[in-house]
Amino acid sequence: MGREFYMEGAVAVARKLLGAVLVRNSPQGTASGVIVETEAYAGRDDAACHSYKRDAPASGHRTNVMFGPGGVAYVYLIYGMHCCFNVVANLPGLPEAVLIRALEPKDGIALMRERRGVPGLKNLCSGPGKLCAALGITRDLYGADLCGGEIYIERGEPVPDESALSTRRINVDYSGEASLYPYRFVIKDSGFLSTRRYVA
DNA sequence: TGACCGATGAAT
DNA sequence: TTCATCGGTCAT
Repeated sequence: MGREFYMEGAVAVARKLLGAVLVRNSPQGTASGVIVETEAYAGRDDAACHSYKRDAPASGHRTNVMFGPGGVAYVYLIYGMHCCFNVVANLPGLPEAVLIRALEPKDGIALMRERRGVPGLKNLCSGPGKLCAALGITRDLYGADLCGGEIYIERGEPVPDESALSTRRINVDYSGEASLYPYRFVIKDSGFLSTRRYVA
């Protein structure tokens, strides 16, 4: 996917990413999956977003990469043990991102099972931490260009509106009213989602 | 320098 | 529903 794909708001990018294919190339091999669940984090005005009310790129701050151009990876560590993979969206100065929450495994399934240590398929990439483990995504990929070779996103089958659904986001209750925004996008009938919580 | 806590996952 | 686990963040 070209750079221009990422140069609009996180909400639009989150919706557009449904059905696209996240590909990860590493020395151990290639692993990929169809994106079936995303969440938009809409910058300075979104109380759930890591860049909420953040003015300028504070040097050394984990959100720095969000202030640059879209189409790069924002990877961070959560709960001291899991990585989360985000796609930076929008133009420089508009710090927005899309969290990739679940994939339908496609290529490299044996490699993903090995990395995760589980035999199944439905539970292989059904959560933000799980898919990072399955694809071998660590903070080494912080700031990685998604138009490069290590990790990138391919156009997939378009997902029509009748197959998509938006819901409130998962585990952002601390953000008050923002926790109610319909910024989570899922492929309605996918069997590979992280959870069915809040699904209408 | 230190206290607090989380865009989770797995077990119970 | 509980808890493991620890780096990032921000207040001193």
